[in-house]
Amino acid sequence: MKILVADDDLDLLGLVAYSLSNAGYLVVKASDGHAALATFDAETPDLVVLDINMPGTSGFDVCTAIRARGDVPVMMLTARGEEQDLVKALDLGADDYLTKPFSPRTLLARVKALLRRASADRAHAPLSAGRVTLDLEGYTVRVGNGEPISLTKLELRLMQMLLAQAGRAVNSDRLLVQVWGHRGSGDRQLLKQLVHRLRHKIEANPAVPQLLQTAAPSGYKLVVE
Amino acid sequence: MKILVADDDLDLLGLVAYSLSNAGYLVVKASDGHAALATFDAETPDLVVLDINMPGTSGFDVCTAIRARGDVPVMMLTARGEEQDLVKALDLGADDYLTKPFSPRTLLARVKALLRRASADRAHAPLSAGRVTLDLEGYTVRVGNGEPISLTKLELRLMQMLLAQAGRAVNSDRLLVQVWGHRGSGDRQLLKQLVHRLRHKIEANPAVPQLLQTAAPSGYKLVVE
DNA sequence: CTTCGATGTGACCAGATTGTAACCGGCGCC
DNA sequence: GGCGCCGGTTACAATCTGGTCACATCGAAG
Repeated sequence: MKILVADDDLDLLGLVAYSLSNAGYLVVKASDGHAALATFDAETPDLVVLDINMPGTSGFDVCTAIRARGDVPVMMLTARGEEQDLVKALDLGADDYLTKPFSPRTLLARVKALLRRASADRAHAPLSAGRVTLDLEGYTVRVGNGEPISLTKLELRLMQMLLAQAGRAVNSDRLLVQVWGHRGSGDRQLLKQLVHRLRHKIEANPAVPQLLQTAAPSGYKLVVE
Repeated sequence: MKILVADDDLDLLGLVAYSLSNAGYLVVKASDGHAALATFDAETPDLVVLDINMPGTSGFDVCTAIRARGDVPVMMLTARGEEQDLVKALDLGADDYLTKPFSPRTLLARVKALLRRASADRAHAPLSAGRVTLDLEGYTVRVGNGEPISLTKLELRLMQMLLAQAGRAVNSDRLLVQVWGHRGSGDRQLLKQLVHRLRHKIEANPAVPQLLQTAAPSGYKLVVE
């Protein structure tokens, strides 16, 4: 599990990072909002701990941007008594918050709860639908009773996103953001290629896709069963 | 949205219930743990607000029981400074907690956040009026019991605008701005074409439109019966 | 360093979608 | 009638989009 911690207070940043890595999490740090976003895109963490009060790009801005990219859980850190901030943070889509000062133990419990909830959500959207089964750890798909087909990282991500909405069309822009992060936004060629490559792996006849179908206009869908 | 509130402190129960129903939620109340569980089963609420300290069946027990039944979001209420309780509650699968005393506004914000998270990908409600149904994501219309007809982006936009005012005439200039933005403003030919193309898709006899009718002196309307 | 798979980038084609222009016919009006 | 306005229609051009190919780049493994 990878956790991104962003705080401009280096003492606190260090403390939080220490507590978390001590508990077995992989921690990446950022000391301002801009760096936090860059690191987020580069590292794709499973959870983000975010201080609200940061110079430049504030925690609010970072939270908004992260929400636009997906549903990674976000925990906000705030000074005591800033109830306005809390309300705003939660409205922006933060999942939880902690009021400073807080004990490492509380932090760990909340982080654990958030991660469990996130993984429960993921389990809620099962990794198989109809005759398509995705093995996230083995990087493979199985279609019907066929042999498992090994996928690359990006192919797996794409399948995962499509599978989560199996049968329904998913917008290209959304796929771009979900698979590549904000970098890919707007670049349809990336998606075009990935779909092409994926079809050659999983379709009996890639020219007439049965599974990974194009959904006019500007989207794809996974047809299961 | 239905919310179950369980608390043995009747004042607080009333206050919470009042705040929530004031915000438009449907509230069901329970004043002890046992009643909470019974009500939960009877009412199948979308969210549960649960006081930890209740005589008999405690909030912990209720939470555990609810978790066994499904993944309805649970918010726990606890007295200040009972950090042990928090940790335990979150470990039992509670999704969030509030420390008493709390302001109604905070409560609302947190409830809102939980509900949003829970229903992140619900709300696929297709837009419909009379015998016309528009599927915004699938880019299709259905007229009566006919086959879904696939639409292009602009056609969908136009249908959406007309459907929103179903039965009433909509001014051409307004449609132009709504479909094309300010670029299209003033260019009647654009709209003329689009209407023409749309009629050929959805009308049995495009020369005698039954659905997408011309409305004098300068507009169109969708007749849905 | 070389090799290889994975990924990014640019180019091209075909078909769908959309924009533009021209023409037709009805209508009210002077 | 002649005129202009309006909406409908036809035809065609411009643009967009997705599929495909070829090749560049990158990073890990050998």
